[in-house]
Amino acid sequence: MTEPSGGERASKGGRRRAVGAASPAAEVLPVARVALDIPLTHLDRLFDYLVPAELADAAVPGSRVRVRFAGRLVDGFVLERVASSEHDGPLARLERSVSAEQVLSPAVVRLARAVADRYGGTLADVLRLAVPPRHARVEAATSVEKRSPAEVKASAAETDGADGAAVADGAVEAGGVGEVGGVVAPGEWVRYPAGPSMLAALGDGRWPRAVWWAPPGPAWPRMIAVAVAAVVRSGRGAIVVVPDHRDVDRVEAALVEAVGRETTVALRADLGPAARYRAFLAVRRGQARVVVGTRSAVFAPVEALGLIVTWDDGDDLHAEPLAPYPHTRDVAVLRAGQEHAALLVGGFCPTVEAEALVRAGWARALVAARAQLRELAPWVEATGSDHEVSRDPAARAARLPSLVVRTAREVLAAGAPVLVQVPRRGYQPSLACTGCRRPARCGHCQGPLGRPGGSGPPACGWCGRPVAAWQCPSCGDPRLRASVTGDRRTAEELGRAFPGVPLRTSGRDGVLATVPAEPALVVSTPGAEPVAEGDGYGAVVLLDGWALLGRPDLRAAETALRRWAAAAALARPGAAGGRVIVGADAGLPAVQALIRWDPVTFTAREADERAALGFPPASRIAAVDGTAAAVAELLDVLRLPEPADVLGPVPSPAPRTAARAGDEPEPHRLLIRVPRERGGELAAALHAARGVLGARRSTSGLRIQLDPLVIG
DNA sequence: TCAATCCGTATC
DNA sequence: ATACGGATTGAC
Repeated sequence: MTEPSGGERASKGGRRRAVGAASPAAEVLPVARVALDIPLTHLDRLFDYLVPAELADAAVPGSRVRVRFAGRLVDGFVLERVASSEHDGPLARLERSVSAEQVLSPAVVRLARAVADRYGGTLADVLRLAVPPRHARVEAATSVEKRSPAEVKASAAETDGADGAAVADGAVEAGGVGEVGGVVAPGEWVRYPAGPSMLAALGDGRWPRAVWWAPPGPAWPRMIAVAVAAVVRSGRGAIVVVPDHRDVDRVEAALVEAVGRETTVALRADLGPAARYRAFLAVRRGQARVVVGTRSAVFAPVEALGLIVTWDDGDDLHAEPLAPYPHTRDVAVLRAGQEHAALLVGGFCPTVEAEALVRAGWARALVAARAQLRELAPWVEATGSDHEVSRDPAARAARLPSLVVRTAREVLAAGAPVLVQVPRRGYQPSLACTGCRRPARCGHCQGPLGRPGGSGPPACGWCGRPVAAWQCPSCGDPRLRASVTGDRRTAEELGRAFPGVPLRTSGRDGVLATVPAEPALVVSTPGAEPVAEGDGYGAVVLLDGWALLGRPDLRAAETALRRWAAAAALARPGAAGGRVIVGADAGLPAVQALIRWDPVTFTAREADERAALGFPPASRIAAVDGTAAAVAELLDVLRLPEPADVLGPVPSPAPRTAARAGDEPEPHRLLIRVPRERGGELAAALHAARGVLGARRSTSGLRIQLDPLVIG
C-alpha cells in the first residue's frame, strides 16, 4: 500500500516515497505510536506511524492495527495518537485497522510495561498475556455501542450459546452497581480483629493492603465476596484471582450471591476463544465490574479498580508458564500500587513472599483471633514417620499407620467421608542427611546436593561444586542418603484395606469438585481435593509427608504445609469431630504449624531462615536456561549489578520431559543472585544483554526467568 | 569485471 | 527476525 501500484519497493531513490499518490494523513493527531507484536528484545519500544485519513476514526488508542515493519506485516496496538513524531525520517503508514475496539486501557498498558520491566521481558510478551485473542464474530455480535443490555444478550445468545452462555449471563445485564448496594455485613470477617475496619476502608473508597491468613473451613469464598461487595458499594470494581477452575466456580458462586450476577464475570482460559473474548469485552466495556478468574485475570481491564484478591499465592498455577513468566501475586502488587487499589493476598498459608510484604510495611497481616482458630480448626495428630504401621495385613500392604486405620473406620462408621491425600509420583532424587533427614545443602551457596546423572559423587545442583566432606549443619551427621522420592501407594491398595467402602479418586485424570456427605474413601493428589458437601470430611489423612518434605526445593516445607492446610481445611472443626492425621514427624516445624494451626509463626520462621541464607525473597534470583554456548554468550555481555552471585552454569538438573535426541546440546542452567534491592537492575541488565545478543546472533531457545518458582 | 556471500545495521 | 547496503571473496 505504500506504493501506488502496489508492487515494487522504491529502492532506487533511497528512502524517498511516492507521497503524492498516497491518501492524505488524518487531520487531527496524524501520528500513531504503535506497540508491535514482535519478540525481539532490542525492539521493545514504540514505533510511530502515519495515520491515513480513512483510519482516523478506527486507529484509536488501545485498538489493534496491522503495519509494515522491516518489510513485513505485523500486528500491533495503537497506544497513543499524537500530533507529531520525534522520529526523524519518514513515517510509514498504518497498513490497516484490525478493529476499532479499544482492547487496551491506559492502565493495562502501564501495568504491562511495569511487568515487563520487572521481569526483564518485553511489552509485547506481556500484552499477549493481558489481551485474549480477538474473536471477530463475538466482537461483531456485540460491537454496536451503547446497545441495551437486552439486545446485547439476545445477540450473544443467538451467535453461539454453546460455549458462551454462562459468561453472557454474567456479563451483559449492565445493572448499575450502586443499585445493588446496601450495607455489607461483615460475616466471617468478625473473626478478625482488623476485619471490620478493613471492610469499612474498602467501602469508603480507600485501598488497604493485607496478607490474609484465611480460617480453616469453607468460609473463604464468602469472605472474599464480602470484601468485593464492600468495594462495589464504594463504586469501584474488583478482581479475584484463584489457582484453578474449581476455585473460580466457588468464588463466582459466592460473588453472584454477594454482588449479583449482573456485575460478575468469570475469566478463565478453558472457556474457548469466543466465550473468553466475550467475557473480556464485557469487562472492557464496563458491563461487568467484578472479575473472578485464573492467573491472566490479574490483567483484566476493570475500570476504577478498587480491589485485587489473590487466593493461595503459593500454588504454582499462579506462575505464568509463558515469557516473561510473571507471578500473579507480583503483578497484583504492581497493579494495586499503580491504580491505588486495595490488595488482599489470601490463603490458608500465604507464602514467605507474601509475608515479605508485611515485613516491608507495605501490607498488614490479617490474622484471626486465636480463639476463633481453635474453634474452627480440626484436631490434628501426627503419626511419626514409619512407626506404628498397622498390624492389619491389608493396611500393612498399603503401609497405613494403625492410627489412620482406626480413625478412618470410626469416621466411616459415623457416616462421614474420609479424605486421603497421597503424593503424586515422580519427585526428583536428591540427597538428605541420614541423621535428621533434612535436605543436604551446598556449603558454598546453599544449593541442593544431588548426584549428577543419578550416580557418582555428590555435587551441588546450583554451583556444580563437588562435595568433599559433608557434615550436617543441624545434627552433625556426616552421612548422606537418597531422599525417598515418589510413592506407589495406590487407591486400590487403600481400597483393599477398607473393603465395602465406596472409593472415589480425584487427581490428574479426573478431578472431582465435590463428594456427597456420606461414608466414602476419597483419595486425592495435592490440589485436587474435592470439597465434601455438608459439614466437611470427618477425617483427613495426609500420607504424602515424606515425599513433600524430602524434596530439595527450598519451598519444600512451605509447600508441604500449604498442601496439608488446604486438605485439612476441608475437615470439620475439631469440636464437630473433625480429625486430621499427618504422616510426618511431629517435631518438624511444618507439622507443628499444622497441629497448632499456626501458619503465621511458621512463615515468619521460614522468612528468617531464608533471609539468613540469602534466599528469595531476601534476594532475587534469575535462572538462565539454554545451551552451554548460549548461556556463556549471555554471561559474556551481561553487565551485572554489584554485588551479584553467579552460580554455574551447570548441566540442568531437571532434564526436559522428553528425551533429547543424541546430538542435541545439553541444556545448562545459570543462576544469578542479587540482593533484593538490586532486582530491578538485574532485570534491566538481562533485558539489555538479551537485546545485544538478539541483534547479533540467534540465541533463541535461551530462557531467562526472574524469581523462578523452583530454583533447584 | 561481475556475481555470490558474508557482515553489520536499521527496522517508524 | 529479516531485508538491505557495502565490503569481500571467487571465477571467468
